[in-house]
Amino acid sequence: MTAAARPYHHGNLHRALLDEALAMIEESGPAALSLRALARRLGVSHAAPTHHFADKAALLTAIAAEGYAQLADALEAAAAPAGEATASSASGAGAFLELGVAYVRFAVDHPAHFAVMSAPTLYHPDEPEAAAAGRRAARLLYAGAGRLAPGSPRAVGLAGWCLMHGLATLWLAGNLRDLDVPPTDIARTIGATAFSYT
Amino acid sequence: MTAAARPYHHGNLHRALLDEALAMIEESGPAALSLRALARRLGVSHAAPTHHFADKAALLTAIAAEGYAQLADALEAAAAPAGEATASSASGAGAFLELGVAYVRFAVDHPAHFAVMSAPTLYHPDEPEAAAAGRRAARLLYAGAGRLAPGSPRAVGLAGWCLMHGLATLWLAGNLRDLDVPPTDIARTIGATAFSYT
DNA sequence: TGTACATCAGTGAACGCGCGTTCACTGATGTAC
DNA sequence: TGTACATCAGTGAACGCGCGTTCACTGATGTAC
Repeated sequence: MTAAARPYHHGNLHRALLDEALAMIEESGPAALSLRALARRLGVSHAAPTHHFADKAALLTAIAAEGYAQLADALEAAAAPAGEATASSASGAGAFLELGVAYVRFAVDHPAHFAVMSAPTLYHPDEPEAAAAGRRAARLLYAGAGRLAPGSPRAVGLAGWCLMHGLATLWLAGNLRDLDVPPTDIARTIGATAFSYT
Repeated sequence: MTAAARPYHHGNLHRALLDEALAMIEESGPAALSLRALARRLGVSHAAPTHHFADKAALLTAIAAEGYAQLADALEAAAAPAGEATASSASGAGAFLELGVAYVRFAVDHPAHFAVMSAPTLYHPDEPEAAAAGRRAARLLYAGAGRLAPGSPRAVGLAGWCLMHGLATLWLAGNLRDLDVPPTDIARTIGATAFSYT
């Protein structure tokens, strides 16, 4: 328990930089992130991060790529739940609603990832890995819309995206705090309200 | 045309500060706004703005208040058009859709106001004037929802708000650029798609 | 098993910059008499 | 109509701070032989 001499090498600075950056973004948003403050919080010299990320945009790009991958995973899991046979949400409408709920849950549970993903001017959205993960998430969304409304998957997919993105954004900005209802419950309510053609 | 000696007093620095700040926010977002850069762009000493706004939060609060007032005006105009008798949108659904279209049009036409309004951590949302304007806008929105669905004005109002807020946010972030359709047209499409119970 | 050496990860000092804030000041305006 | 004076709006120098970037360096690791 005595303060052991801090080892020269950090061990896993790459991952630590990402995690601490996420914590800082959660506190003050992606625009306010400073690499020097990040290094300070990790107890590392301020020049150390450049060995892992060339600059702030590179770090945020890694976070965005990770976020899109996690979002796509979450949508995938919502679209094809493990106990599929027992699930009552086999209908197109029910499945599409679950996609929306998963989207909102991801945003609320990973606000820093979501904030970075929503600010494409701060990173490099065309970086291959980030772009591919984003496309995968979009594909899952529109596939769900296609199962609900085979005739107009694009309009329905876009409407669903806007609806849930708006909810997530308003919630995270604190605009819905006085509702005192968990955001995933709100997602079910407004999802059922808007897409009530059974 | 010869450079006249610049007068000591600016004339209307208060308004000029707001307008130039809006232009800068449109370029780089509210978080990146610097009072020194603002003064520089107006050709005024960097200490001059403090005579009009105590600090950055005060300036952004004024912008948010102005934005909410303009949004409320736009919603009011959409709810009660001048040539009411001739308008075909007398039905509750049509009128509610027009509210949504007005919301999106405001966001697209006043991106800087909208960006500030959406970032309540950067200003003082409880400042009386800003808060009152915000309440007026909310009242107009829920009144429109009540005319469409008297039984569930809150759920319908919230769903409409999320839908149009999501569209505006995604559009402004550049996520819908490849659609190549004016955002107000998208608003009509997804509004009709989501709220298709005639 | 042992040694030499290349490579990688992190240090700490230095740089120039833009920021917000403070302060004593000065020029312009408007009002009281 | 004219003067005195309070008030307001803007100046410019100074401060201390945190930032990103660069650089020569050093400690640790892993691999070739």
